[in-house]
Amino acid sequence: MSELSKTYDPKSVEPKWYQRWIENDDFQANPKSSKPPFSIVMPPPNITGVLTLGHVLNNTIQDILARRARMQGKEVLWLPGMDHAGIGTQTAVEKWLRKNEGVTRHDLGREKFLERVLEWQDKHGGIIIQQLKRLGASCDWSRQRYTFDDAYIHAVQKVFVDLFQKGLIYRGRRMINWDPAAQTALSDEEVVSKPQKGTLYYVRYEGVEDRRHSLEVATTRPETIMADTAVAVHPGDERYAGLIGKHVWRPLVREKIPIIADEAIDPKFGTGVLKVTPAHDKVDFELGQRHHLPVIDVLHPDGRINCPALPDLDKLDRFEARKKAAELLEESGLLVKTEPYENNIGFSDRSEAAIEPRLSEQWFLRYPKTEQALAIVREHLIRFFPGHWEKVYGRWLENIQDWCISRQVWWGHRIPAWHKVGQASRLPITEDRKPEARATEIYVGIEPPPDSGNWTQDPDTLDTWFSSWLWAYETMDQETRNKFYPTSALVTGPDIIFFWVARMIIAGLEFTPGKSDRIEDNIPFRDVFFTGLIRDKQGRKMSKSLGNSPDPLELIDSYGADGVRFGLMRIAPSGQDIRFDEKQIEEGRNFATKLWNAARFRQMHGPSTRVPRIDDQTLSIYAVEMLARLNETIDDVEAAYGEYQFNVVAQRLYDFFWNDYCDWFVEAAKSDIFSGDEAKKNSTLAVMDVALSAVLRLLHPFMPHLTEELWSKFGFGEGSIQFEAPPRRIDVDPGNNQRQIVSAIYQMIEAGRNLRSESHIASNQKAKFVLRADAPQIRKEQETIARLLNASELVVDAGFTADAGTPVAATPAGELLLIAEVDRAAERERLDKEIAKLESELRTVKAKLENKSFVDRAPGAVVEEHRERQRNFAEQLAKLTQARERL
RNA sequence: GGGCGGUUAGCUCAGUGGUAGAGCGUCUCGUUUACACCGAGAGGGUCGGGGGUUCGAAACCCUCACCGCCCACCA
Repeated sequence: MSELSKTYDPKSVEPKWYQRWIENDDFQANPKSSKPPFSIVMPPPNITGVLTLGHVLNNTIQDILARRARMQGKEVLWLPGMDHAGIGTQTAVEKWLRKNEGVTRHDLGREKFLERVLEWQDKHGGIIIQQLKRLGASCDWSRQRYTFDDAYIHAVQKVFVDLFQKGLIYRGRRMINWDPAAQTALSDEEVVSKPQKGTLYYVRYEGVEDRRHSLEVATTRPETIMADTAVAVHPGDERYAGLIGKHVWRPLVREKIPIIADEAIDPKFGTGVLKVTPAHDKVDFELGQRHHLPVIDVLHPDGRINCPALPDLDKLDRFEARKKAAELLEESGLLVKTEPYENNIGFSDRSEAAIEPRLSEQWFLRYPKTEQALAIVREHLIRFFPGHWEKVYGRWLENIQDWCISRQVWWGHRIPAWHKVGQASRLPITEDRKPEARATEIYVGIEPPPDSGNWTQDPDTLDTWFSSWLWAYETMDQETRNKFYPTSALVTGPDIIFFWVARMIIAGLEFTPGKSDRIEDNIPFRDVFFTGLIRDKQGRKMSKSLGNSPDPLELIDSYGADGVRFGLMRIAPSGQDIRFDEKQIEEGRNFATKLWNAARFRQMHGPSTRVPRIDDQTLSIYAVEMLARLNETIDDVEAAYGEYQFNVVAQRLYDFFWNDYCDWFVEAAKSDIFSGDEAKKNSTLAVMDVALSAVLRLLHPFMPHLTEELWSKFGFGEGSIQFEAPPRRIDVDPGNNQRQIVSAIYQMIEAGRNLRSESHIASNQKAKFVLRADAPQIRKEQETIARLLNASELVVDAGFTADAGTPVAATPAGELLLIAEVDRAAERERLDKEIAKLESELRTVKAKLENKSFVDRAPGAVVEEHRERQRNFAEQLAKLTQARERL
């Protein structure tokens, strides 16, 4: 074994091992292997993405699962890749072009622009993959996939054609969510609603048939008045009963519009009169359909007003037009009043622009297999961790709407549909909306229609998620699928439960990529673990604009990848948001150093054994105790993995190693190591080897580089730690009696240290301690206890008489006295405090035992525990009181 | 409007029926031959409020408050 340097240096250790693992192809998955499979597909980060703490969290968890599975002897596939991210990438490249070259995509034209995107992608894209390697991610990089690989594009288009032929995809003119900034349609899931402070305008619409019967309408959108084609009231609203069927004059662009009645109107809102604007509101559109109202569109796709009849408003941005419209109404005396109003407005998830409901011809998917998708999660064929996400998933599927899958962006999978040139591809508004009505003019197929007529391809692209939903299997060839599909687990954020998780489940059920038709062979994954969201210390979301998002690479530079991984995992409660604090990462680094130094200590005292064994006969009681706690740790860790509680695993290992192993066992073991007794020393060193070997293996999934480094230095096992089996329980049985003795000794040591501190004896000053008890078990351990107390000597003497004023503490092993010059007044005060505390505890226990119900009803063991506690307290109290009296 | 989380020490969080915990921060002591990225000790909490169940509640039930998410076409 080569010598360990004084401090652990992640910068020299981590890259070295990562490179070696790659060179050895340690992460490569072999579909021909006879080992049981374990597989994960990485949620593909956007090609434009850079590593964030969210990625670190997510991928560390996947790496932990992958590495643990390798140790368990499984054939592991962790499949990495990237997402072309249609709107996101297009926006990023457009921004870049505008900034660097001052051109827009329209200046370049579609073809040129796409060339530029590809250029940009090769130059700036995929940084995140290199960054993931710094983290130690054990992905099979030879299988890296991209949603824009040729084969993948083909698969996406094939799925489109297939679903079209099944009648599940159709084209239709409907109200969709329009993003005026990105100028594309969006799915419902891509719209987030946020409360907005605005104004409610009360506008008068004058009566046509009778001037006196004018109506007041409350609206938040006066700029769309020109598109009103009716006003509506509730049929039961007595205020307006006589007016239904009559007409009012529409303001701004004056025209006669009918007063209609519809159940959808809430008489309690505003004045109970709704202006009906079928082109610019979803509810109004449906109302318009029911009442056969015309549709007038007064908005350009970019959100500017399109109304040449009203030059004051025409071409104005919709928000400016709103103010202007209010002014115009005011001038004409039709604005009755305004009041501040807050309502929910939909915003684009991507561009953050306010969404316009817009009537537009788009492609839609009627989701298949929704019932089945619901059932397999409800019946736990797919398990969610934490389980409460099942409800969120269920509610979405129960209220599922058709999916608008076409996008008017250029960067994306081109829709495999063809239009006959010369025929209008956009139909007039009044045309029947049923899809089959236009089946004749459109051809759907990956290749253009064979008749070589004037066909042009549909200009639209597909929603990015329409490609991601195939990720779980389109990334694998048939042989790989046979071995690794369905995947074992999916690790992702709950924010994409609808976007991705649910749709992948549906895709698996619909396209049955598995090796048989059985449902359990076709679901995309068995377990889904939802991570929390990382927030800053104040609980705010991490965001670029707030500047509160630390750069993970800087963290890795400062604390090492293993330190970052461990620190983050220790504070990541399952399923809850995580408050990030760099201090926690520092603790991870500190833990790595602690492990390093404990290993150094072991290494200083001689070579380790390849396969360490312990000798039952020579074990110290401290060793047995430590091994017993190691066994408990192994069990707890096993259980926590079963529930995906990574923070519990990390915390358990941290506690065991730092407290049980380092603070207690190693300190106690120094007696044996420095005793000069070779047999004792070797026995203790063997115990250390057993424990360290186990700890390294337990920690390896969390801290792969450091554990590999130490494993190789110690020479445990044949080769890499990566393929070593996790430790099993060690065969020791301390028995209750021995554990009690160790516990008594440890408590006695704590009491002694406390005495020393309270009596102001410096920690480096040797002091004499006396245990006033007849305790042969303790007498045997005198030397070790003295070491842990930093005592000049420890005397065990039941008949010891001390001077009045000698500091004394009651311990389970007996009275412990500190022999030193002391301040009697201070000692009196200390004893009074301790006595008061004991008395109060005794009172509590006594009261409980005097409660007949407790004694009768509580479990026997609990009652017995209380009795023993009472005896102990009483005994200790008597001794302390005696000592106090002597003072 | 509906649903789901959360509220425990100054901070970040464990703790699902039996003496309230950890780390960090604070204060005191310490460089005692693994580790100052360390060791030892101390202080610090009416477990968000109020009811209830129970011999016993931080935990189970009800209710309220506050914080955070998600869903929903009230203009």
